[in-house]
Amino acid sequence: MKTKIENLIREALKSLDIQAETISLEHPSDLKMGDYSTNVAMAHAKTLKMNPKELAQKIVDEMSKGPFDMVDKIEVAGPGFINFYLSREFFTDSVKSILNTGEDWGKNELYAGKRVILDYTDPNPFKPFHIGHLMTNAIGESIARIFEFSGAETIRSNYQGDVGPHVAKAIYGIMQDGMREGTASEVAKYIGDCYAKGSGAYETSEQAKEAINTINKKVYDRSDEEVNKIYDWGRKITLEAFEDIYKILGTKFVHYFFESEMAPIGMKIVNENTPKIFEESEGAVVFKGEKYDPKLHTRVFITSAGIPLYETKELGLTVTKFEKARPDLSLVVTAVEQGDYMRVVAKAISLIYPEYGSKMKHVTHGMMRFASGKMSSRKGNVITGESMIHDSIDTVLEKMNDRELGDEEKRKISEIVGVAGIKYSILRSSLGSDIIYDQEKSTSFEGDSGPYLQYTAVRANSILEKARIVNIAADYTNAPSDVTDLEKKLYQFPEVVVHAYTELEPHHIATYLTELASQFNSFYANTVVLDEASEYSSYRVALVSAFYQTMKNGLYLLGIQTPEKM
RNA sequence: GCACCCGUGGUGAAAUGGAUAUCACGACGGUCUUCGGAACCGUUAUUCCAAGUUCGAAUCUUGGCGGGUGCACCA
Repeated sequence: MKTKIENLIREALKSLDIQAETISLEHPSDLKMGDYSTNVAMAHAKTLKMNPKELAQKIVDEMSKGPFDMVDKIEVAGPGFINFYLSREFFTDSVKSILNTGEDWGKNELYAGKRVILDYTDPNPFKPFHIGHLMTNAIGESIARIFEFSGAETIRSNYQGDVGPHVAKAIYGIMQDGMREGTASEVAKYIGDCYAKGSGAYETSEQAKEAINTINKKVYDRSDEEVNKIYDWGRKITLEAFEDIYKILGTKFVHYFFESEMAPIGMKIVNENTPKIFEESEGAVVFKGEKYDPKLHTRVFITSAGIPLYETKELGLTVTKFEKARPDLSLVVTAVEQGDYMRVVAKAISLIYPEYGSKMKHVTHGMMRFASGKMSSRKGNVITGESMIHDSIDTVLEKMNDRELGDEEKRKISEIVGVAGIKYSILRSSLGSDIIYDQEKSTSFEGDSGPYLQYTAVRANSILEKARIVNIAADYTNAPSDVTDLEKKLYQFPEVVVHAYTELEPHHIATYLTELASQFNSFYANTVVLDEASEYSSYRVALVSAFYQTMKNGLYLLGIQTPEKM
């Protein structure tokens, strides 16, 4: 429809002898001002030395000459906008096409035939899954799904630090208190505590520091049986605990990369390109970014002791990803604090591999903070990503107490709803800004929350179920002449997906869904859908069904499941 | 000090250079419980400062102010 109107405008301009490169066509913020609006008259009024309103009227007159369907009226408004009001036929048609495309409703072909590898989450074995990982995961998963909706083949990958000082600190802690049994989650939590303990000892005791450094070396060369035993055990069980979390969150990774594997690959590349790209300085091997771009800086790749740093491993990782997946785009999602250093690494990579340079993209996001005075979890501990998920689920479970559902059903639903609360809180904001997480609000379920969207979908689903029972089938042949605001919102979904895709900003979808839900709830409050006396019941069932499908697809793009009941 | 990100009602957010800046929470007032009230309707209040570009600026440019993050052997 959009291109149709654009062509209409273009032809009118042509016959008026006006040159227009691009035509801006948008949805007015207020539904009363039409469904589409263009500013071409204002944009060209000056060069033509005409009053914008008069020019707009001329364009409208020109367009009114030819026949066009699906448009009820075209009007000049405000300072010279031209507003298009679409016809009932158009909206009925869009409901029809939503029902026909189903799960594919909202998809586009902008990245069809191409492959993208997305790297996100990146937690470290032996350390807790913290809230930053949760945030990166929610964003990465949503972006992956947005790419899927744009036709891309997506490959999800996860990069994890299984060697380095943090591992040695955890092992040191475990050596004090011993290995323990329990579920993966329980043991991972214990190992996290051991890490904190080792980390503290490293700062306060020279003796401990030395012991940890020794363990660090032993982890690399696997020369000590006790260390090996603890390492293998701890690595395995913490990774298992992560898998449990991914399952709850709804992410499935195809590739897992580990720092231990990337280090030698990166080392080789750095050595091969020294002194051409890297150079020695104070005993270390560095890359002087400022030589190529004043906004970059110098970074150490290999320490004076010969140990590869994160930069080198990242280099190995990037090259490995390109060789393994042959992607058209390699996207990495992390918090902003990695921004500057990634730019330096990316520069080094593009000097060595010019063909990769244009195919790398780094998406950064802000930090998660807490509403004041709520820094600890329900049980009074430091909040980890995992405890946040479980707190949220527990809160939902309590709220579902009076529902007439089985215990197992309640448990499943509260998991879906609890996760939705967190994900929505993260994805409603634009990526650049920090987010304030407030558990009360994210599970309060009233307006502007994930559970609110789910609840709205559930209400719609409930009508659809009743419709089946009373035997009113969806049908769009007989629609009431008045077009509801809900319908005016529904057809815009694919455009919202495109917008989110072009900007790589999931919040556009979150914002749209909240507006859509609000329109549906108003419709719900004002209209009896299953009214056997009304000739429009069948159409309204179709409309509810179209809404349900749109909400479901939209929530999917945010990585949120739609429960059938709640 | 330099670089990057950010600054919108009391609070949290939205707004491809467009119309009266939108949504939610809160507060206040209402619907009275029909297909799920975890809902709906109404009232309330906002673009950090200054200059510039433009027919038109929350948005672009410059200069301030405020916050976050990063800048040599952590990841």
